Amino acid sequence: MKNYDHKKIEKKWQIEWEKKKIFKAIDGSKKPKFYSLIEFPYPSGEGLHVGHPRPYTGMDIVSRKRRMEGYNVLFPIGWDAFGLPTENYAIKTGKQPKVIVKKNTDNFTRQIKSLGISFDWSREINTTDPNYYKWTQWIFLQFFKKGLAYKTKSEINWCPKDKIGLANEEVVDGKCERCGTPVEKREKEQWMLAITKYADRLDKDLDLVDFPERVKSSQRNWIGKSEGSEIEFKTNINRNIKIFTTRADTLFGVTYLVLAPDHTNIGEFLVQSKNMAEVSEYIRKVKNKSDLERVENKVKSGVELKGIKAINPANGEEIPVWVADYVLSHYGTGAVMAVPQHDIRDKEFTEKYELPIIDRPLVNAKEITEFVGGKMVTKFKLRDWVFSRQRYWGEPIPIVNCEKCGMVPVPEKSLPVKLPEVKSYKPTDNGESPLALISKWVNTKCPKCGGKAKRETDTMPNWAGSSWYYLRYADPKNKNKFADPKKLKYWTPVDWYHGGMEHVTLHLLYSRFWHKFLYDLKLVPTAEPYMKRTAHGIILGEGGVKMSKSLGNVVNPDDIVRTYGADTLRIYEMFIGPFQDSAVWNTESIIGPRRFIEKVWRIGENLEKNQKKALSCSSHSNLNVVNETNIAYRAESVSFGFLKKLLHKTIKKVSEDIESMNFNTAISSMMILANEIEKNDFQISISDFKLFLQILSPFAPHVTEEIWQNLGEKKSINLSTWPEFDPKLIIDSEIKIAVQINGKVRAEMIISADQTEEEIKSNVLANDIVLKFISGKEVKKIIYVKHRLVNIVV
RNA sequence: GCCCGAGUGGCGGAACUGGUAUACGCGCACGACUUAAAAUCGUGUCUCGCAAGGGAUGUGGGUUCGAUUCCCACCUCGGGCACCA
Repeated sequence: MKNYDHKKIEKKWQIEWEKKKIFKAIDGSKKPKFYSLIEFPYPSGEGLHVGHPRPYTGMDIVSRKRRMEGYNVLFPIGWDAFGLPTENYAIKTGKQPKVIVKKNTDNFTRQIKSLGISFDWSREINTTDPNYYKWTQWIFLQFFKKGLAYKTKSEINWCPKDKIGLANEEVVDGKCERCGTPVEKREKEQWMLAITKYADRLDKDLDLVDFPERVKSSQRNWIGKSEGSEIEFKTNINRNIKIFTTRADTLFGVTYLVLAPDHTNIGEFLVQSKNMAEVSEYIRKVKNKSDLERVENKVKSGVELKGIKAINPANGEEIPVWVADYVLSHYGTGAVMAVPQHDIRDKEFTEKYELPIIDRPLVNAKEITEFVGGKMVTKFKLRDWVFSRQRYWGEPIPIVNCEKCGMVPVPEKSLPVKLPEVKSYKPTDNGESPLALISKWVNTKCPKCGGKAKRETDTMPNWAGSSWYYLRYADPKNKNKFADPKKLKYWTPVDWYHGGMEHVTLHLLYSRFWHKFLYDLKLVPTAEPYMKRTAHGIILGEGGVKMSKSLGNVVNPDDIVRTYGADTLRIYEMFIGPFQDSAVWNTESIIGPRRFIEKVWRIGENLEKNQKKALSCSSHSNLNVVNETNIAYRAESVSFGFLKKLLHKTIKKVSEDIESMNFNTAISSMMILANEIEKNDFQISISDFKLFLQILSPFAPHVTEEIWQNLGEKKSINLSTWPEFDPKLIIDSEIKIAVQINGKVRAEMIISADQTEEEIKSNVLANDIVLKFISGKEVKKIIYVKHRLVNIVV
């Protein structure tokens, strides 16, 4: 008798599957395709964390099931390897980023392979590979050619510690998302991507896809669509003020107007005001405020532009004009009408400066807008995407600055613009990329006129490479195109994209934006990249706190795989709680899934033993004959019929639960089945047990493959067909129902499925316990819920 | 402040569309096997009560024959957004 040796078994099948290319996605196969995708990891130096296997195993279960259902499955993996941690490590150690990346991806590869995830490794990609980022640069140039990538001098969020410009999305509470340093403002020439041009479609097309509501709402929230009116107010200085409001219906209640301190026309109002010195001092003070100060201190401040009056177009009343920093210049028109009666911000401001409040009737917003000559407009909170970083470890922006020709795109044949090797990766204090110091690389010829020119030294943000990687998987080695249109047509869109909640606003929005842009260029076949998106919660350390190096509570999956095996780890991570919620790691509980696997192993051993016994007693050597003999013999046993029924119910439950990602309840139902098989003295046929192995195989692929082949199968369990339940077997002929009196359970009864309601009711009324409870009382009503319960109301 | 999500044994959690709350797993206790231990198997494990029976799904109310599930108010925790007019 062999013991369950997870180390031997897991290694053996991982090698075997790889050798036989079981998980290879076949281009243009006649089978229906299924593209399942997980967010590709950032290969950090710390290696895999127990949080990684959860999404991978979840999608692996779906992918393995799809293969067994007859789909040609694309389930790829790659590395999102540009980024700050690697660069910072390079600065510290002086090692080349690409060397660090190689080491980290090798480690990640070893770790992921030890988990038995059915990735198609032949399609592995890496965003830092010049053959990959050539196409990231190429797509950037398409944006540039369409005028959607542009350079502008703008105030950017500057992290003084990381020495890097941040996108708005990377600033959290006025601090750098990565290091927590308060963000400063700096004026800098920046590359921008015009995502706002796609705002409306990014919002509207969410209707086309199957994303969870919480994902859709956070995207919608971020895009921030709102409909309102633009209305012009005349002033006494012959210069109108255009405001944006969603509450034109309150126009009669306006008591003053407010301009943002950095309003485009602020200068004209300033010079004509009677308190110019006071106003310019206020504006200067506000400009120096950091984002953090703005966010932390929400007490409103402002100053009146004395001598300037605006006219309310609705009633001709004269109202004052203020400058206040509670109004944002970048949203709407940078000016608002204040209605303290209906807006808490205006109310707070009014109270602070003791301004009047007037009470006026509301009117129809659309009618009043038309009446005063305004127009209905749609505005978005979404702002254009700051696309430059002053860093080394990113894709160089493929632009050459020529004195004569201006900004010239690098011709396609000269792509990729490769990162040069440098001595120091340290960013400079003046806000320039370290690339700017490499004059040999910077100084070049203009591709247009051949004259002296300089390369753009900014690099792209981390989000660039991950905005289109799912397309490259369709054709990862293509040298002439980012992917062959035929292959894109076959594989895309992604059928099911699974990832973390932390990426549902930024990454998901950015990649949808790139995809839509490529769709407009007719380079991809669908308007949306991902048909279905799901998200999981994170794994927390013991005690419900975040796992971190500083707390010393990080669990390394290598240790778990070594001690308990990959199958146990997989089942544990799927069993730990609802997949979409966060879960608390508890090493003590891992033993449960391990025991379950050992139990399945024991069942396999017992059946194998019986098979051999039968074989030696029998003159037949054909296994199938032996199985049939077993069935004939066992058919007489009551347990045998019971287990067969339970098996089919379990097949149904597991099949459904995988689709809804209720992996924990799927495992629970398989545990129940295994418990019952053992309790009922293994009264299950080998062919039925094999069905059980099949539905368990996506969860625990190694041990099930081993038992499967020990029981005489020659082909991989991965190549078998997903079992279907027999509808006849999931119906019970006898059902236990509850008997309630006034809603309280008093007894149980066994009924047969074909009994009529009348029969059941009269049986219930004859029941001893029931008689005891209803004696001397009047039966008012009897409620029967089919195959559930009878409730007697007295 | 606003918008989501959640609150069930010692712990992780289950419960279909309003229909037997606490499945499954961990832990714990006892028993079997063993020279012994581990492993495994069996039994028990919400709570009060000797029992009959009563009480429990964050709190208080409501609808209903019947509520973890629906409605109202409140409390707590987690996540997102945060001066967007």
